Parts: sequence; structure tokens; C-alpha cells
Amino acid sequence: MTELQFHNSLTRGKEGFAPIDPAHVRIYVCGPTVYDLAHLGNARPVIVFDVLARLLRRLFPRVTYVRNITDVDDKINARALESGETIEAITARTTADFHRDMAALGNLPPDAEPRATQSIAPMIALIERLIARGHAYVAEGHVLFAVASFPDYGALSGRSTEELQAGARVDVAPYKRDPGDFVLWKPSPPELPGWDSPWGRGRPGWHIECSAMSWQALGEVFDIHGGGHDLIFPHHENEVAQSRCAFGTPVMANLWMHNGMLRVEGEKMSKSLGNFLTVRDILGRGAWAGEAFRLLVLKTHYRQALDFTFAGLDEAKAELDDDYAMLARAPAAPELPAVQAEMAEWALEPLRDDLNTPLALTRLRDLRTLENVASVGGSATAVLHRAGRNWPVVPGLAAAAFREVAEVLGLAASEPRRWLQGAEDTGWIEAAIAARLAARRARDWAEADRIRADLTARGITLEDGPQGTTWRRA
RNA sequence: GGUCCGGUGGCCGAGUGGUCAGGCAAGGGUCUGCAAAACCCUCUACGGCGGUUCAAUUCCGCCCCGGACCUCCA
Repeated sequence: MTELQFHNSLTRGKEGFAPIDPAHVRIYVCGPTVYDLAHLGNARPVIVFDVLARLLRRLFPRVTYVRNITDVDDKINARALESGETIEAITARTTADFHRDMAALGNLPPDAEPRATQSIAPMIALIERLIARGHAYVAEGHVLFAVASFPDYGALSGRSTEELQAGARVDVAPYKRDPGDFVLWKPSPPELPGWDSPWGRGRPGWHIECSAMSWQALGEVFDIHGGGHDLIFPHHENEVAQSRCAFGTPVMANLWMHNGMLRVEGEKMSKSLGNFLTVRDILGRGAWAGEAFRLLVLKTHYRQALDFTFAGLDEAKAELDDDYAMLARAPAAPELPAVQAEMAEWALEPLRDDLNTPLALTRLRDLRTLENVASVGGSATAVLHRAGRNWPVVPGLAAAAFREVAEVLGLAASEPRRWLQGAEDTGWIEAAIAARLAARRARDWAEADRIRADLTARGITLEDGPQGTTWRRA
């Protein structure tokens, strides 16, 4: 059995994973800023860490997965100013949209979803602690983190303080002691959201919320912190500085996992390029699109850059069609729990090695082939050779293992018939099939073929099998 | 410019110091009244140049190409 190991951004290498509390794994992932519909780049970390959470739940007695909602941010303020909609309305609507979109991509909700606006008190407590310990200072109504007070600053992103200073932009606020110092708290004018604080009415800086919310939900030090690769600097670097300095701990989280960026048709996704795609845009292509996108994402290792293409989305749909066709014809699982468990473990094993979903998917496809061989006919030799096992080829067995593995990946969650045939009224199709059956019994092949051609023209594919004729939408 | 990550067959995409990735597409076959599905076969690649090694796509160096980040709201 492969040791459970993950790539740690902190050490830039793979490490064996052992939770601080073996009975309880604690994960924090940076969630969305709710000012607009989720785009494809937002969806990737949600899918990746959903699979991670599902895997860990299978391996450990208890998992707490926390993903925040950032509902105080200047992007939100700007949006409210230009649209006239209230901040509360924007964040409430966008949060609901986010939940709906993520569910449509097959993601389970996190165990806790704290909101920044409901975590102001712990943020203030944290900032007070940082000031008391000499890691933060007040200047012109702002509270700033003093980078120079934290020797390990830059360790996560792999930058020295000198490099950071050299890279500092020209406009450094004059009240900063050091160009790298960042805002913990800033003053708010009356027209912007604000909370009373020891430093006057104000609002939090970007980074402090995650330190506060992870602390509240998971404690001073926890197991895994995740997010997009672009968050390593400055966001995560600053989180680490805040949390470690506030609590005097050697780490904030033991393991830092970052997913690669998503591109669209070979280009960076941006509004100016006109290739900005929201999750909604994808979902609008059909009932199949959410799951197909999920598969597309999982086909690439999470740390690699992912190039989204519509051709790739269609290919993912075609693969799911075949998965569901197999599931639809597979009989109930035979009573061979030990073999079934072995098959599932074999397919799931790559996930233990830094969440290698592409390899797990390859093995999932091998389980599909195994089931097809068992229930339709063919040779299992190649698959059994790859697996290095001599599993019995019994109808229903590999399909049961397939379902088990697919559940960890959050795939194949739909009812097969529904996926293949849709939800609309299908009486006319059944009638046509009956008419064709009558023609075939009468050996009237011309009429039988005419009926099939007619159905084909309407996007219905017929499949004659030993149990009669079934159909699916093309 | 700095730091980091990549370059695999028509496309996507794992992995490995030497005997199999896989998927999609394409071609051929088995099966089928004809089909579809399924299964089988074919297509045998690892950016360039050096180096280490009995052996490198896999390790090392250099180069080329691509991408990410380089802060407090552009």
C-alpha cells in the first residue's frame, strides 16, 4: 500500500502525511470573494480539494474541511458603487450563486463556511495580539504588519526580504516602516462598510480574515491549507506571518497545497481577451456539462497548469457517456466484497500519491473495461496484466468497484438512465421501438431500418441487446 | 530583471534509469439481418545540445520555448 503523501509548497517536495490528531484531520481552503459569478478558475480548487476531502474522509475517522466566504473586500465595494445594488444584496446573491454552481459541479459543501463579516471580533483580537507582541504598528489610522519583525517572512513563497523590497512598486505608502509591510486594518469612511475597533471605524485588510477564521474553526495550527497557486504570495505568505506571530507557533499549517492555474484555449483567462468563462457559461451547455467539467479538471494533475478547451469538455462528456452506458447495463454486485474492495483500492491507490487523479481515472477506466468484458464479452487479459491481479471476471463486480471509486472522485453520481436518456417524456421513443420490433419480427428490414433512421435523425441511438432494445441520446 | 514550474505520439495526459501507461481521434477486425455498443489489433512519443552510465524520455549542466508569481486594488 502506497504511503499517503502530498507535495508541500512549504518544503517544495513530497512528504508523508500524518495529521496532528490522528483521529481528526483539519483543512482550510481559501474560498471566493463574492462580488461576481464564479469563473472556471474559481472552480478548480473547489473540485480538487473536494476530492482531497473525500479521500481523507475515507482514510481518517473525522475530517473538518473549512472554506471561507470573503464578503468584505474593495472589489465588492466597487461593484456596489457602480451598480447601485447594496453590498449585502451583492454578497448574498453571489454566495447563493456560488453554492448552486459548486453543487452543479458535484462538490459537497465544506463542513464549515465562515464569513469574513461575521469574524470581525477574532480579527481584531488577532491584530491586538500582533501589536502587543511587537509584530504590528499603528500609523495614520492603519494597522500594519511589520515584516521585519518576522525573520521567516518569505519562507513559503521562497523570497528573501531583500528581493521583496527590490520588487516593491514605486508607490509605497509613506507611513510604512518597510515597503513589505501590509495592512491588517484600515480606516473606513462612512459610506463604506466598517466596524468599530480600537483604531477607529475601519475594515480589515485582505489577509487577516483567513488567519482569524482558520484559528476560530481549526485552532492555532492545523493540518492542511489549500488554495490556488497564485495565492502563495502575498496572501498565504501574509497569513503565515500573521498566524505564526500571533501565536508564536513554528508553522500555521503543516502542509500547504496549491493547485495550478487554469487557462482557456491556450491563453490566460481574462476579460480583455474575451475568453472569460463563468461556471454558468459551462453549465448552460447541457445537463451533462457540470460533471463533464469536473472530469476534465480531474484528468489533469492538480499542480499542473490546466488548459480548458471546449473540445476537451466534449471529450469528457463522451467518456462519461461510456461510463454510464456500462453502469446502465451492469447487474447488481455479486457477493465478493473482498475482491471488490481490492479493485477499488487498486484504482484509488494513485490518490495517495499527491492526489494523482489522472492515474486513478485510468484505473477507473480499466474497471469499466473489466465490467464490459464480464457483461458483454471480450478479453480481460490486458487489464488484469496492468493490475497485476487475477480477479474473477463476473458481471456486476467491477461495476460495483467502479461506483465506489467514482464516489471518491465525485463522478458518475447521476442515475445512468437519466444521464443517457434525459428527463423529458419518452413515450414516443418507446412507441417507435415497439413498432420497429414488430417490423423486425415480420422480417420487414426496410421498415425496421426506416424507423431507426428516423430516430437517429432525432438524436436517438438504438442498441439491440440480448435483453431487448435500449436507447440513448447521441 | 528576480523567483518558481513545465515542455511526452494527430489531440489530451500519467509515469519511469533498461521489458505496458491510459483516453480521444484515425484505420483494420470480431460480433450484428443492418447497425450501435462492447472487445481485439494498428498508429510505439518523450524540446535542443552536451555530460554521467553497460543503458536516459527518466539523473546533471547549458540553451530554446511556454506558463505562474513579484503586495496593500491595477
